[in-house]
Amino acid sequence: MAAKTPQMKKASATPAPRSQAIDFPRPYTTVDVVIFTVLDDALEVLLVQRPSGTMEPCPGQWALPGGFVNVDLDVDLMACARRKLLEKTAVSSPYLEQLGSWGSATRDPRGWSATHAYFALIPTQDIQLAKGANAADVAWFKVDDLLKRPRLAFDHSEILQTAVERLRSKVEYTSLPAFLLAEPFTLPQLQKTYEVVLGRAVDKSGFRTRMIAADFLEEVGFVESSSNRPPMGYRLKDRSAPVFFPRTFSPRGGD
Amino acid sequence: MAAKTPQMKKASATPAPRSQAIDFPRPYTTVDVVIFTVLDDALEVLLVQRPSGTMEPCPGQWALPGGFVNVDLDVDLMACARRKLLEKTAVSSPYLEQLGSWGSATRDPRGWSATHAYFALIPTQDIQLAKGANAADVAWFKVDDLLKRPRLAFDHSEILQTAVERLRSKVEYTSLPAFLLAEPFTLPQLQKTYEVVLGRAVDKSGFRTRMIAADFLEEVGFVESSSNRPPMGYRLKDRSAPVFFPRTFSPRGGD
DNA sequence: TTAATAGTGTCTATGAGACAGTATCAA
DNA sequence: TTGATACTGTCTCATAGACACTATTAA
Repeated sequence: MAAKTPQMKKASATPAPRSQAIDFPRPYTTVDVVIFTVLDDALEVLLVQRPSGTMEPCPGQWALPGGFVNVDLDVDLMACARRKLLEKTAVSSPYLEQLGSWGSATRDPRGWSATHAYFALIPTQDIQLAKGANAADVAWFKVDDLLKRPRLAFDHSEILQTAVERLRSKVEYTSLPAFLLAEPFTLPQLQKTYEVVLGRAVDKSGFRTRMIAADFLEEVGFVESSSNRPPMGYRLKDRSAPVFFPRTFSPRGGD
Repeated sequence: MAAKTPQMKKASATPAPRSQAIDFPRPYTTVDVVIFTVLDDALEVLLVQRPSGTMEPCPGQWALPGGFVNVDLDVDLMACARRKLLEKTAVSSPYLEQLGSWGSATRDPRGWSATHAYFALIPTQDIQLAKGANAADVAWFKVDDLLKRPRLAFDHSEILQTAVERLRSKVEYTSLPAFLLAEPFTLPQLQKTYEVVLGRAVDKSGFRTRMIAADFLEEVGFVESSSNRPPMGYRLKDRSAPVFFPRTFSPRGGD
């Protein structure tokens, strides 16, 4: 384990031996998680309220859940993101994807910092909010509202915007929305989820053809419903990764 | 970015003030750049050889150009990547895109470290290698060879593989290869570049139609050539960003 | 029978792939 | 005229979008 080296020590005027290059001042390293779900026919994101009355920056403001990498607890960045998620939602194995990183001298008033942002998709059913040790409050917010009036702490509004763009973009050609539903789900439910995320209607017949052709769903028996024809229930054949629908620029026969 | 309570503080009975949370051990923060070009009809990547005979890890191995974020020189991560690129190639404004980040307790023997990886596309013509202060040597390598026998320092083979996948994937539906050519370039040259990156032939007629329809090229006069019909020269209308070709899942009329 | 939702059939326009053809230069 | 490369026209077929149709349940 890395010993606690003097982090803010400046490089000496004469070039130090290379083995001491690691004595440069180090930026803070954090991980933030953009946690999405679909609730009440709207895309929502989980935020935590920063504490008031302490020495911490952005008191009282809403922010993405996250925090410093703990070199003792976290074996890698993904594990750190998973820990943050678990602390806030008690969801242990959601869809989790790296979004990007944001680092600069000014994004955190405490000094040069870099955050590794992840985004997660969790089914509404699994939600069970837990107030973290350092979070005054935890709540779901409608993404559309947040995009209209960006008021998050630090550069989190920018991170959120990037996450939404990435999600909306990938939804066009992947099976990602399936990770927003608890299994078993029906094709109409899945279609509704696509429509909520995309913000527009989708043709039913084409949607069904496309989903079946992508061959990532498994029939799991009819689901009872009230007063109509019962729909087929499905689950994912492989929950570890989404499926990509065909792109352009490919030769006729093969892929 | 909610800070946790001081995890590394030894057994203090009363919780320390939150403002001391930043005294946690910090991971190293580095930036690495995957620099691509097309040379001799092959996709190549720039590598630097790590010094031998010092206390640094991976002596003598080839690695991606990169290094520690310098909190005094670099205003943000992108600026740091730009600096690394400039130090090695003297190219100042290439196409530069964030690739992702890799961080873990074990990827660097010196301790917990996180690197922010970028990838750059530069025209062959602009190449002018410069030996950096910390690089015993700098050279271009064929990507296909490196993917077959991954022997790079740290986890750089993994980063390279991700970069190549990202590049090949985006080439299918963007104008990225245009950033690998010096202006003015011709459509046959551009097509060749697409074919080199994709590793397969592309139909001429369809290619031309697609490029013209994307409306990102500007005619700049015929280019002289030897003993045949002179081709039209083009340059990019906007060098700041690539163009995306149409995707699927979109309604008839609009976009 | 009706209401409601699940699911299917079918027509058509678009557009990409394949490939044959024409254009323009130098020798 | 020939060879070489630049560029264009055209046929065809797969498919996505649009929308009307049938299926299956409960009341």
